[in-house]
Amino acid sequence: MIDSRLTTLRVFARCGTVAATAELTGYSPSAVSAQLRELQRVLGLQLLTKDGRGLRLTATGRFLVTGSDPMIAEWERLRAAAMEAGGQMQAHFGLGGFSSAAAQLLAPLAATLRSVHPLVEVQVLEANPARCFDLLVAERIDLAVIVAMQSDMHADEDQRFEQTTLLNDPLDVILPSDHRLATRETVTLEELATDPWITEAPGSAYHALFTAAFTAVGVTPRIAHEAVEWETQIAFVGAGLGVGLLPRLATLGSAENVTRLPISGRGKPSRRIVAAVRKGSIGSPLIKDSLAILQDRAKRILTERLEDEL
Amino acid sequence: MIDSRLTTLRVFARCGTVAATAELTGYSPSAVSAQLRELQRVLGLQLLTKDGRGLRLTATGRFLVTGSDPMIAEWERLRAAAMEAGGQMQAHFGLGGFSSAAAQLLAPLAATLRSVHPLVEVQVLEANPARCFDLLVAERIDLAVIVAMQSDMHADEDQRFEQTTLLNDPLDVILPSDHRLATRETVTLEELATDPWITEAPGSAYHALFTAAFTAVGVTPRIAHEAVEWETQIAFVGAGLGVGLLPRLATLGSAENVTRLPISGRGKPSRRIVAAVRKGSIGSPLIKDSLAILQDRAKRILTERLEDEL
DNA sequence: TCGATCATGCACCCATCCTGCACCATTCCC
DNA sequence: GGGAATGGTGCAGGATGGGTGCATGATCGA
Repeated sequence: MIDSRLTTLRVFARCGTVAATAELTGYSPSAVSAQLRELQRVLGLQLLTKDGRGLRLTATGRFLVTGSDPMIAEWERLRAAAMEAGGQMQAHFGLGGFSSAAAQLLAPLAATLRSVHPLVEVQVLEANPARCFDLLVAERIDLAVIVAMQSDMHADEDQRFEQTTLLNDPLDVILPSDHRLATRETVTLEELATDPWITEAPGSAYHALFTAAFTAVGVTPRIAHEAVEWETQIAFVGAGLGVGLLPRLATLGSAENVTRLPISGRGKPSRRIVAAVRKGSIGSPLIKDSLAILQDRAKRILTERLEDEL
Repeated sequence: MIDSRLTTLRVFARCGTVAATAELTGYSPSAVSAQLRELQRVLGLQLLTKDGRGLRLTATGRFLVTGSDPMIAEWERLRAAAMEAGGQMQAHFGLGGFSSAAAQLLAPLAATLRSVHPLVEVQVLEANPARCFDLLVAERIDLAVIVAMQSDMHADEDQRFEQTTLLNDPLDVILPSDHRLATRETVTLEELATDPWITEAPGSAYHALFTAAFTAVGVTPRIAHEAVEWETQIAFVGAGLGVGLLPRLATLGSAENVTRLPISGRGKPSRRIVAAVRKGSIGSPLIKDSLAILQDRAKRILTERLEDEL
C-alpha cells in the first residue's frame, strides 16, 4: 500500500549502502539505485549525496525516513485491523530469528501455523538480531524472535518496532559429568570461581551476558577457551576443558559427558527473549496467534528441559 | 506514495459508482473496476458487494476507507514537512472553486502563483463544493475555495479535510437605480419588507442563506422571481422587477441601473468563504502561500468594491 | 418492452520497472 | 603506488502491470 520506493529508502537508511539494500530487499543494485533516483525525482527533493564511493542521506532524507515512521505504523495498524475485522489472514508471513531461538521456537511455530492456517505461506529466515530488524523494515519478515541486548535497549523507543517479552531464558551451568559438582542439584557461580571457563569472544552478545553474570556476584572468572557455537562449547566441556554457561533454551543435543545444572544463589543470570514486529502490526490476527503460540511453546520447553536433562 | 488503488477506493466511497469514480479520477471505468478487484485480491478482503446494477461498500470496505484517513493525513503532513524542510515545491498544484469564488479569488491566485513559482504547474477547476471535496479526495486538486454551508457543518469534523475561514462575505442589497431607497448610504432589510424579491430556487445554498437573513430580522419577504445565476438576478433587478441580495464578492459587472447598498441594522447576513485542503497538507509551503494570498486578495476586493460601487 | 445506466470481461498496447552487464570512482592493501 | 575489492550507475533488453476501448450482461425506470 505504501510505495515500495519509500520502503527501499528506509532500508537504505538502516544499512547505508545500495548493495546491502539490494541484498535485503531482493532487488538488484541497479533497481535500488533507480528507485532512489526516481523517489527523489517525484518528490522533487534531494535525499542522498555522494560520500566517497558510497551514498549518504541528506538531512531531508533523514527527515523523510524518520518522519515516515508514523505513517508506516498507521498502515500496519490499519491492515491489522482490517484483517481482524474481515476475519482474513495475509497470504504471506515471514519469520526471522537467531540460532537457538530459531531452532527451538520458530520451527515449531512455523509448523503449527502451517497446520492451523494452511492458506498462509509461512517462511522462516535465520538471521542475527540486527539483520532481523533490517528484514522487518524491508518487509521481508513480519515477526522476529531475538535476544534482547543492552545495546538494543534503545530499540524499545524506536518508532519503527514494537517488542514483547516472550520469556526470560535462564542460563544454566554445564560441566563435565565427572566434575566434582556434577552430582549437585544446583550450583552457584561462586563455587565455580576457580574453574576454567569457556565462553564466546569478547564483543559478542553472549560474552557481555557472561561477564554481567559474574560481576553481579563479584567473581572474576578465569577464561580458558573461546567458542562461537553452542555445539563447540558443549564439546569443549564434554572433553573436560572447562565449564560454561548455556541458556536453558539451547539443547544439549547428543552431547556425552556433559551435565546441566541450574544456578542458585544471588544473581541468577538470564537472557531475555523478545518478539519484535513492525509498529502497528501487533493487532494482526496472525501475529497475535503467533505470540500466543510462542509463549506457550517457550513455557513448555523451559519446564520440560528441566525435567529431562537435570 | 500511497497506493493509487486505495485512493480509488476512497473516491468510490464518496461517489458510490464506478462510473463516477472513473470520471473523478481520470481513469476509465474498466480501470477503476480492475483496480478495485485487484485491491481486494492483494488484501484478501471483500470490500464491495453487488447491489442492484451497482456496487456497495461492505462493512470491511467502509472500515478500510475511514480507517485510512489517519494514514493519508500522516502522509500529507510528512510531504508538507519534507517540502518545507527541503525548500521545495510540488510540481503540480490543483485549485478548485465555485462560481464567484473561483472567478474573484482563484484566478488571481493562480496568476500570482504562476509568477512567484514559475516551476509549479498550476491548474484551476471550477466545480461545486461537493465536487470540490470529491476532487480533493481524488487528489486532482490540492486546495478548494468554497462557500461554507450549514449542510457542510459536519465537514469540520471530517477526518479527511481541514478548513480555514478566508473571509465573511457580507450580502449587500441590490436595487434598481430609480428605487426609492437607491440614494441611501445603507439600508435595512425591514425597510425592504414589502418589495418584491428575486432569489434562487428553494433548496439551493443561496436560498437557505436568503431565508436565514430574513428570519433573523423577523421579516417574511415576498419572493417574486427566481434566478440561478448572479448575472440573471442582476439583470432582473436592473429591469426593475424587484430587489435582491448579492454577496459583496460577486461583481456587478457592466450592469446598468443597478445600485448596491450595504445592509445596516440587526442581522447583517453574510456567507462564509472557506478554504479546504486535505488533512495534514496545511503545512505545505505552497498551501500556506496560497492561503496568505487568498486572504490578502479577499480583504482587498472587499474594501475596493465598497469604494468603487457604493 | 425499450432505453438508460452500470459494471465487467477481453484484446491490445504502452509505460514501468527489473535484470545483467559494463563501466567509473574510491578505498584498501600489499 | 599499483592492483584488487568495493560501491554506484548507465544502458540495452525483456517481462509484466495496468490502462484504453469496445462489447456484453445485468438492472432499473418509464
